[in-house]
Amino acid sequence: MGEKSIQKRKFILETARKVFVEKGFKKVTMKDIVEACDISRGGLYLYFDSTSQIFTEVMKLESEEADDVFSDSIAEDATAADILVLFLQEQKKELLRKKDTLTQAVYEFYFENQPGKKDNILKKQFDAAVKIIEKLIEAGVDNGEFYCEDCAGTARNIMFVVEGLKISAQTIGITADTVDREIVYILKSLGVEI
Amino acid sequence: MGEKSIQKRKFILETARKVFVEKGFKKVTMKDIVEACDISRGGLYLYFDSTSQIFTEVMKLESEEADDVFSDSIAEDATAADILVLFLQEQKKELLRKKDTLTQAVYEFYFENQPGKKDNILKKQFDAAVKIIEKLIEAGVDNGEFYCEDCAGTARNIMFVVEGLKISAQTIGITADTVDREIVYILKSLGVEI
Amino acid sequence: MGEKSIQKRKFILETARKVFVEKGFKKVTMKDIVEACDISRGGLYLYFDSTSQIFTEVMKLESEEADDVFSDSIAEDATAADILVLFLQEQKKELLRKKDTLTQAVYEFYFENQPGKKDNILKKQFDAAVKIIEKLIEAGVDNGEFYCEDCAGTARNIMFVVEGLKISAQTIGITADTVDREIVYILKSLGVEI
Amino acid sequence: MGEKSIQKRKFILETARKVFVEKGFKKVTMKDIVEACDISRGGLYLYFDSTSQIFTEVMKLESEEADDVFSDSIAEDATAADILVLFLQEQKKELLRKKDTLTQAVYEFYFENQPGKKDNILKKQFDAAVKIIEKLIEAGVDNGEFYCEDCAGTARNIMFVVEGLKISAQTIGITADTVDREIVYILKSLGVEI
DNA sequence: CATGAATGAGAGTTCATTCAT
DNA sequence: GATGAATGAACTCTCATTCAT
Repeated sequence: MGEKSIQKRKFILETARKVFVEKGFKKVTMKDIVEACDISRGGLYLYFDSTSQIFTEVMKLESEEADDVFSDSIAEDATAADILVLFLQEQKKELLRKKDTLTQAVYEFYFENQPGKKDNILKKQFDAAVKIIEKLIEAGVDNGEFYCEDCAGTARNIMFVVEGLKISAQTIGITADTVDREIVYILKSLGVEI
Repeated sequence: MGEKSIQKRKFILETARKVFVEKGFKKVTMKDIVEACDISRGGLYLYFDSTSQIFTEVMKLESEEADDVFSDSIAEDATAADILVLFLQEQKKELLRKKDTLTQAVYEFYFENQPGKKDNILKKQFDAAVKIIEKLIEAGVDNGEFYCEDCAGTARNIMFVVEGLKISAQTIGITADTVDREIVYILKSLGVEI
Repeated sequence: MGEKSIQKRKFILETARKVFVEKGFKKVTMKDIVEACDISRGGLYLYFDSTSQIFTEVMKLESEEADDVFSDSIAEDATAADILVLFLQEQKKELLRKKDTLTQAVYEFYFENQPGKKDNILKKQFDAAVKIIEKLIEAGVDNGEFYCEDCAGTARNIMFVVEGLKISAQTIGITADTVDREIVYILKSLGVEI
Repeated sequence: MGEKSIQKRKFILETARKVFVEKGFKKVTMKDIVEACDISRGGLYLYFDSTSQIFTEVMKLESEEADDVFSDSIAEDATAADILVLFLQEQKKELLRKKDTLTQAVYEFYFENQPGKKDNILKKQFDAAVKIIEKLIEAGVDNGEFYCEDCAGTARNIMFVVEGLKISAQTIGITADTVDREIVYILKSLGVEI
């Protein structure tokens, strides 16, 4: 596969991403992607075999980029609390955008695709996030910002709240206020007064 | 609509429920339901117009019955903590069953159907659950079982954790242990030592 | 399936037969049959799942009818030689028609479908024909019409010649003369002078 | 066309042959051949326009080589009967191999390609074989090995039996025994006792 | 009320064939 | 000569939905 093909491959994934953002996962057909990319039916099949394959690749790209974005926005002299708040604000922004996210598509995808936990990207991301938050809290506890008996437990709990907020945003709908209240609740439980 | 019709309607809904449990929402076709009910294609259309309509009705039935079940299992002399634990255990049982629940179908349904928050059953259920838990916590605080500064906030937080666990069960998969740890975490935050 | 359905089923098979006669087996698509029958795409699928299934059923019908036709044309006072000649003439007629026969389609079908010899209709027909010819020859030997040392062997040999003529008609092309010469050759080998 | 081109042409034909042996004629696509040869799609079109053309050339090669093989295996002092048996054994070997032969592909090809009998290779081969067998029988008659009234007729008959066995091998399936019985039958009819 | 045959739009997929490089 | 990306037609199969009975 030449350089050009790689470009086109990437173009397809980026275009497909928009389609998934707009329609979720299940409703998207190969035809939808073909039309969005303005290529021929057969052309798409040269690169990908199914919407599942395309979606998996889109997710890979997504997670690579996501890491970068987050690391980039951490200031040099940020405190643990700063970083935690930044992380939660990031989540908030994403879940409130709602109609500009892959979230729904990701959920739909995993509803029907749960290949043994081994290559479940979502699980990896979740576990990785828990680990990062745990480290963060530990650091915060060390320098007296946070108070916390069970850092691992708290980290996990925070992530389940985040997940709860995310799915709620997609189903029952939530407001910025609701998210803020949860953020405050979390910080308070860490002994941070605002 | 005669008595017989009402019976048939109910029969269809109960049978359709099984189909939704098994296949989620989106994948279910009118044909699936027709076949599961062993009625004629046209026959189904006499009662319902679409899978969405059927699913909405199934959810209504579901929520009515759910309330009953929960109230029934509360002992006369139960303490607030008992009831809260009972509620959480109930949730745990449901989310671990996973392949015997409407959960996934419900999520899928709301992914594409969010009629103004007015008649969003899911939201009503969520809000109702928050209210109940709030009352429960208040009662517990009153009789010294719980310690809690912001009962409403805690109730909301608990429900978001529950939602987080539910969606995680459907996507990344979780174990009984994970749920137990969250339950313990919640109780601890209410000052209950186990 | 009601009476009407049975009629339609039969209608489809008869129409499909014409298509197979014209195009062989492999080249025929469900679409071809749909168009020949002037029914809808989905309509055909109500009755049959694939061209293979349709073809199998066409062959069944065919073999039922074939038996009848042959028995009908045997005169009361026919001699063994008469009947043998009649049989061979029947084959000749069929193989010379060529473009009005299922022969080619049958061959194509068996090229890719050889389910264990159990339900190989073609084999059954072949074996049955051998048996009949054997009986015929034995009868002829008994009444002095034929001379033959190994009736079973001769019967088998005749059928292989018939098969050879049939496939040759489809591939290299043969004339009436060629067939006649073979018929004479067969009769001579049975001691019949013409 | 340079030397290199000629080599490549030959390479394609030899590779394509394997594909035809494996899949017959109709099922083979240009894509199949491209992949088997591991050349580019466009590349194949530089040499050949269609599977039909390729197949025709494959058959030409085949028939040239076949002649050589047969002549080579005839011993210096072989009798007419020896040679005839050798020929029939050769046919037997080929038709029992079945899944290692072009037979099926050849039949399929002629089912849809019968360019005026002029350049029908199959017919030429058939006629040539008849001639050879005829000469052979005549030779055998001359030196007293065979008894035969109509050498040409017998030769033709033998070839039709061979054709019958070949097509039967592809459709109803036959055993080595069946072929042996036919060989014995043929020899007996020539007055050869075994 | 109930049936189930019938329709036709639309999704997935594969290939022969072309053409810019 | 050779490549392989690209196209678009053609085929299979499935359903929501209608309608005569």
